Amino acid sequence: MHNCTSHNDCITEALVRAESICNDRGLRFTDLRRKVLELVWTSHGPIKAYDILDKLDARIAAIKPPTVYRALDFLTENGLVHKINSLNAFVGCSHPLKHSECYFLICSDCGEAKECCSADLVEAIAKTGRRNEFLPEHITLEITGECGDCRGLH
Amino acid sequence: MHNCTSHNDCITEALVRAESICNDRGLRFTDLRRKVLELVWTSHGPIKAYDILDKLDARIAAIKPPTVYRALDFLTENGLVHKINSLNAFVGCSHPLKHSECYFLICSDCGEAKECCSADLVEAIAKTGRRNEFLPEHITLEITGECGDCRGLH
DNA sequence: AAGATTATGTTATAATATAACATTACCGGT
DNA sequence: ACCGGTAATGTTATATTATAACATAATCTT
Ligand SMILES: [Zn+2]
Ligand SMILES: [Zn+2]
Ligand SMILES: [Zn+2]
Ligand SMILES: [Zn+2]
Repeated sequence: MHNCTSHNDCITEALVRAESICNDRGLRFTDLRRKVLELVWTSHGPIKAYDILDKLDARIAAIKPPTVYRALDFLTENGLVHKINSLNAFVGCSHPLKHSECYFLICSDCGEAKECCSADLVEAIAKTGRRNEFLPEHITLEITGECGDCRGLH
Repeated sequence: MHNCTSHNDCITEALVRAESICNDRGLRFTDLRRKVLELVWTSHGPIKAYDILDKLDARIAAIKPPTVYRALDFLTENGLVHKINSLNAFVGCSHPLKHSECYFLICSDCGEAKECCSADLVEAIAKTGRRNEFLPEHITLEITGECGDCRGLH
């Protein structure tokens, strides 16, 4: 489903990156936030808040929903995690720095949610905004369908 | 918030259109489905499932959630209603026939959800799909921000 | 150290959605 | 009109997702 060469490295890198971003911005990358982000990346695909809760519970015990949601809010607000509304799930942002707007290609077969950016899309959306005198603040673009792997293209 | 000249006409037209579409396709436009669609259009903006439930309750009594959700499923599957995932709300489709894909400009101020279509956007999304060997089936595009009216442009 | 601020813990509950099974309405063929 | 199949709705219960409200603890500022 995901084709990173070493998934452990992939998680570690995400955590290091997140820590450095938080430091740069004067944000507190607490233990809890780190653990939640780690779980999001460990899943390496959309993960649900209550699944994070269960996994945290196994490690810490007696974690309650608000704790998880608050950590997810923090991570989402700071661009380290995205919420996928059509799945009620969360996924780590693969490029939290050069981050204009992110889109997702979500395979209904294997569940992969591939994050992508496209200048064309950004421009088309901006144009739609201008044409409608609308000032965009946040964009949710989730494209479900079937990925190449699942259609046997390789 | 909405600028139709006569909101009653607007509702009536939507219902007539829906009935005719259902007839053409051999679908049953039952009383319940009609009432739910009517409530969706009466709100003329995103409305929540449980608000529909409350309003139906006042008219029929003892309506339960599955009843509403089933009607909404029917309407959504047949393109008469769209679900706006980022709001957990439903809105009537303004052009259920010439219906390729619909996008929403959602004003965080006044709550209006303006449906729009854009060839550029469709093409940009198709291109993103091709580039990623991804076969799109359903697109969720919800742009939140501020509409012209709320920014005092008129 | 005192006071302000931010983060987390805790309890309870709100809001959204579906599973599973019973009943009713509708449709087509006889 | 009757039968039998299918589709729609009713009903009960429960699952899933998310937040309000208030208490405590950790951290930062002065
Ligand atoms: Zn991203
Ligand atoms: Zn796939
Ligand atoms: Zn539409
Ligand atoms: Zn507005």
